[in-house]
Amino acid sequence: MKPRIVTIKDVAKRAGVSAATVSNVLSGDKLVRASSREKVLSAVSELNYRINPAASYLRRGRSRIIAAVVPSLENPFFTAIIAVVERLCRQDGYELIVSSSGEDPGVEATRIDALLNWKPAGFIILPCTANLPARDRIEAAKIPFVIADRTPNGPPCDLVEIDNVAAGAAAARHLLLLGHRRIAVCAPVLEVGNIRERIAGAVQAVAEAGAEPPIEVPTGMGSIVEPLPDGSEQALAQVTAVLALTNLSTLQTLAALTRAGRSVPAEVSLVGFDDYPWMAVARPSITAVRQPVGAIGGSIWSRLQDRIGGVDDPPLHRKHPTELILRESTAPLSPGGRPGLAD
Amino acid sequence: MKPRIVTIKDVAKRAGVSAATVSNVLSGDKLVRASSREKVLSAVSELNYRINPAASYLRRGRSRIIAAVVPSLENPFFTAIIAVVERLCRQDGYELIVSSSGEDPGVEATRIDALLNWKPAGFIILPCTANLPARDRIEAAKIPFVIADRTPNGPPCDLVEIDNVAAGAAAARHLLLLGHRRIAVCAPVLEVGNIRERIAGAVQAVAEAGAEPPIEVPTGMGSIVEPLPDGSEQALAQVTAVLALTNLSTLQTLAALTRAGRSVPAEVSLVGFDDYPWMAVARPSITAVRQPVGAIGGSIWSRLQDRIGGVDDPPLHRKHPTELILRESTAPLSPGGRPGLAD
DNA sequence: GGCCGAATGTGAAACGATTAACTTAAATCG
DNA sequence: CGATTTAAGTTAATCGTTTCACATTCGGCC
Repeated sequence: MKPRIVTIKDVAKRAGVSAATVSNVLSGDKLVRASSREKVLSAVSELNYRINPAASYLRRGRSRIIAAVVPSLENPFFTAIIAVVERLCRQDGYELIVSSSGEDPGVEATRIDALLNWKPAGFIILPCTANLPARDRIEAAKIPFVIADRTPNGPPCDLVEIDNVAAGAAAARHLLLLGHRRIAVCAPVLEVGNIRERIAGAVQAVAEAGAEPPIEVPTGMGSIVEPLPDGSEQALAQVTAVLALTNLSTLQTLAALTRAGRSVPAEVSLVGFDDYPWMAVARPSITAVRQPVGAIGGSIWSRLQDRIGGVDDPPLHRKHPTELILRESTAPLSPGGRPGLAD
Repeated sequence: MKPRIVTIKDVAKRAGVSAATVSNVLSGDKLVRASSREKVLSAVSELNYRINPAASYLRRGRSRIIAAVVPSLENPFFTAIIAVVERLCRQDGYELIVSSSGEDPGVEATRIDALLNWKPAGFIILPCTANLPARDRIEAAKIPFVIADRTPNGPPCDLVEIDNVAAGAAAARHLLLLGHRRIAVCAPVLEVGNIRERIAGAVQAVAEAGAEPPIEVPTGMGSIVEPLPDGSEQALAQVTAVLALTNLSTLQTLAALTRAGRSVPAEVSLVGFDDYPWMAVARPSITAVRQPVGAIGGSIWSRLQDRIGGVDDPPLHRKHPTELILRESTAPLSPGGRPGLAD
């Protein structure tokens, strides 16, 4: 009647050994005579036995789950990383539980707490702010974790991100080389660690070129149809080039420029952040800073694996280089600096 | 030394009752005197007790996990649905495990098998083909499931999708109304249930208008920089309007048209599928069929909840209406049918 | 007073896998 | 050859929660 579950004892009976031996075969901990191993393995496949992960975890005290917490599942940058990591940890026999914090530190903490109950083998966290209040609880539970994309406060920990300073500098240098001197840098929120670094890179590059420092323009977390926050639209009106520092602000800036009737790249050059397919097909196609998502995901997983395996060296801070993809949205400063606003 | 875990017994001791009573308070199954309940609850919060989900599942035989399997985490349509569902099931105290099949039916089956070990409370599956080989195993395990986006073979089951026929028809009608008569419909792979329906809708609308049937153009699963499969580029060259039936093919078509030097909408009108922010800011902005992601996610969860709650009525087939967002990429057929190819 | 039925609780046996401690059988060595 | 080590298995306890089958208490009622 009820679909009786196949347990390790059924396998043991069928193979003519004890449950302990089956467990040893499956986990590979203790050595088992080849003949018994074979009997066990064939019993496993005949009965189509599948280990009960909950029982296993209950006894072992640690599960084969990887818990990931991301700020949002609607941001393709995050989901791209998750996609990579999911593939990797599946290959190594782990399940990935993904949770999103909705960019809310409170939710983030709650989520991490909930996931802690599962005693995951490891945590992957893309924090939504520099403040990671649940950090001490993860550390107290002695669960390995790797942080990515944003640097949390507190003592150093394993961290995977891009080289933000270099990314900002490279993009700025590209614009400077094209002759631009009045440059805006924009991001939804400017008071975020990685954004500050990208800005710092741009500031440095601009300073080296002897140009005036870039204007910092917040674009808010709003949807692209909403106007930018106070003063931001006006700020954008004063520059000949814009460096968008996140994928959201790339869209927001593009929308704002369109609304203002300023043509790209004739009147304003635009460098976007993150490289998505649409940027290649848009007219004009968008010059952009590409984050190496595959490499980032790879680093996250390999580091987490090391930690799970007991590696105990000092925290590693991995900075991946970015790549500037040149396309049509950036062009040499047109003579006269700022052409008429009329189309 | 070791961070001793707080168990139900600790709570019981502190509250001066038995573990069974604590369990009853927490699960709400049996009634408990108000005074004991309070003692238990305050003990719970004082000790910061968190139930061990694995032990709970082991005993109950079913977990509070929802398993979701999607074809890809790189497709924003899927992740958008996942984002909605994740929020909803979290609200109801479930954890979501997301797995992607990489558009591979074999992987899909393996994934479902692996997730079955967790005895999830429910399954949400966006199948990668009409063939869902693991279906019988889910049914055998008597785990409620809801399918979305694509219809699987076999007897009817709970299904949430959009009204594909109406979506195709509405988009086609829009193009017909603009005067277009030679229309292409394209999708990465044409032999997929929902795509066939979208095409059917378009075919029907075209027939009603007395125009020649649309050309069916496969765009392949390739990246947007690759040329389209054999013959597809040529097919596109013969029409004045294109109806892209997935978000990938929207990008592929746009890229192909750009490569061919055909301007949108002057020479070709384009209707895209799925509505993403970039479509609003692209030049020209893209007319597109919007799938109501929020509503789809809502339906999935509410149906799954019903099933988990034991509702046992006949399978429900929910078809959500789509919305055609009019933008710049579609324009009246220019006189002369097909203007010169030069820009 | 004795008995009954609610109303509340409790003890202890599961759930399925792992593992410490132990048994046996075989191999090794002086 | 006997003592001792080693290999290969087994038994039984354990993880934390739920739940079945029983207590216990209390009011009420004949």
